[in-house]
Amino acid sequence: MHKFSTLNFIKEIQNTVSTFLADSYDHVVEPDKVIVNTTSKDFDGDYTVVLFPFVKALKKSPNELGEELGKAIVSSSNSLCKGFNIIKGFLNLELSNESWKTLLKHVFETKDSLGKDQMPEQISLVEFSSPNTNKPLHLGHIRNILLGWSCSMILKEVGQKVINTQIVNDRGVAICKSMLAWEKAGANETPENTGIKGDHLVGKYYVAFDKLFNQEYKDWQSTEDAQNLYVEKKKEDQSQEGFFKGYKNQYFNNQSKIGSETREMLLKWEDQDAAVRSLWEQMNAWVYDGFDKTYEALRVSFDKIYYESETYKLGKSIIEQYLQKGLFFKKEDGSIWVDLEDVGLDKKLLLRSDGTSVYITQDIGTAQKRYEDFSMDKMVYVVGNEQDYHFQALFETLKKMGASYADSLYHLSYGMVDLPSGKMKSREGTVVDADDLIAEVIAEARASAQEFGNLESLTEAEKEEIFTRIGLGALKYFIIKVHPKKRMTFDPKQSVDMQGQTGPYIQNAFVRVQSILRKSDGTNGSFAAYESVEEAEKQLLVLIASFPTVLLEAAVELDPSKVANFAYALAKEFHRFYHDVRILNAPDEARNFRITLIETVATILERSMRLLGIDMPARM
RNA sequence: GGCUCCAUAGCUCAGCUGGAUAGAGCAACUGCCUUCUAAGCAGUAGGUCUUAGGUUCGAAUCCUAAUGGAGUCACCA
Repeated sequence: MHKFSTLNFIKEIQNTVSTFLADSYDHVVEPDKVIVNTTSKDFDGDYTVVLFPFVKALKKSPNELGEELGKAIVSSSNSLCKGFNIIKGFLNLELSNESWKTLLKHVFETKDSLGKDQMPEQISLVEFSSPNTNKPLHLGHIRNILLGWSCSMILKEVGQKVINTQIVNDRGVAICKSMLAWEKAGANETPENTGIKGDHLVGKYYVAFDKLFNQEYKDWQSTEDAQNLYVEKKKEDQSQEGFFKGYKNQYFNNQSKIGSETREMLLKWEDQDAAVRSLWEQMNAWVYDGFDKTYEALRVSFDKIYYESETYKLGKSIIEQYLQKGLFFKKEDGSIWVDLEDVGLDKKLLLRSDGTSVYITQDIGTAQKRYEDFSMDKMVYVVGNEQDYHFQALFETLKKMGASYADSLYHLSYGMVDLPSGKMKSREGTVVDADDLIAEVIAEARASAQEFGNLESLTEAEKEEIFTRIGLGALKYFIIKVHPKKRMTFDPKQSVDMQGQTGPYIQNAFVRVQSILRKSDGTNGSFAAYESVEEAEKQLLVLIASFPTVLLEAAVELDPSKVANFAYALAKEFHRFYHDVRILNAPDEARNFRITLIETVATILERSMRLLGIDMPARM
């Protein structure tokens, strides 16, 4: 017979059931196929075994089988399980007072390490943020950054060696647009002489370029050439507006004056033209300075940054190399392609006819470079779901190339962020700027904290730190609680909300514990004689015991929202407990039990939130 | 049009490796601060889990189809 040897009750119950069925009925069920849930609150008990799957196979009544299983579990549990009841095919098990005390002792002693190192120590690269250098970071980047950071933290927690990385798209048409507009209309503006943050200044010229081009395009539309083209090429009933909207790219590439100036600049850049390179370096430096400030404000950091300007050539040479091997093919115009039709995709362009590189070109180079640098076991790309197809094509191309790391690549595809008014559109100025947003949530936290007035005794710097933690806590939690794959609506009003299922609500649970601990004078003795563990205390222990499982699931699925929802559930249970149960002035045994319990709760909450990139304040 | 993803309360989201009467928060309404921080707690109200079939002892969960929405199918990223 199987005997309970750990405090992982679910696992022990599963093992006991599996062993019992094998011994008594010669019926083989894998332990992890035995369904054990926490008992629903409408019934008596703590854990529940679902009997239906066995009832059918063994042709026994649920009550009969439940009776046998219940007895087997009680007798093999080393007094941890004291009784059971059977209702409609569910076997509800009731744990003994002793088991809760043993469990508390165990989770308290291991509270700092509970759930850690459950995965093999492998090297994972997590790529996130990966901005273009032509404009500042916005709300979309924030979701990306928070997801990437949190996945990185979670993987580290379960024992992986993680390297935070990004690929900065620092070259190409986009940055040339900003550069060109700055040359034309910049009046030598710099971050220093304007006081504008570097990335915002460059973004300003990106917008300026767009205006210049739109003006040029609009002027051209009324020329005879344009009108003739419209009449000649329009689809049936197509309005002039609709036609010219669709023609925009073609105009930019083939007719636009400012468009050809942009391409000229790009070619000069590739030819190492000194003036272009120097302007490029200067404007990128402004941008990086701005990005660094945003990352700092968000409290995230990177271990290794790759730049497209440094990897695109490697990509080109790899493609040339595999072209020679006959894996890729060249069209008459000189462009190079890979045929992915055998894996259900299309033909994909790898290199333009003029020899310049596209997105996938440098991606191939970057992947190779990363493998040379880190020999990673796993590579996670945090990139929005509008690029699903691109990553399929990239991964399939690398597989065709026989890259040894091709199977370890994973695209963490997340949904777009919408505003209540709909999609964010840069053209309509509805993009939510990252820096503005961060400042706003902190200001909101400051305003509420001042209303509460609990921080009077602190210095200004201490207060500011707390406002920042609360504001960022609200923002980050709001975004990360949603499953990554789902498209989400970002309501600015709700994001600064601090009541209910929010970051500050969870922080507040932690703060309440700290407040009690400060008043407890550190006195905390034995609770060996505590005889009546309360329902709320059991619930907290059940949740704490489930933390390792939640953590592992979050790591395997790369889903931080699991941790976020767990933290909320634990905080909610704590708030209820705090309200219902006296702690400091309870009888000694109860007081000791409860202080030990809430200290464990606080640690697990703090660890959970840290995995989401959220810091706990000691007061609020 | 092909392919991919999504659809749960008025709103924002959990639950989805099938299990008991589908859960939270926000918004609305009602209570609870001389007692460890009320950024809290308790309660009322709110649902044909988009629809139609199917598999199953059992379906929000799995399968098929339809509907609605999004993305993608660039010598953009």
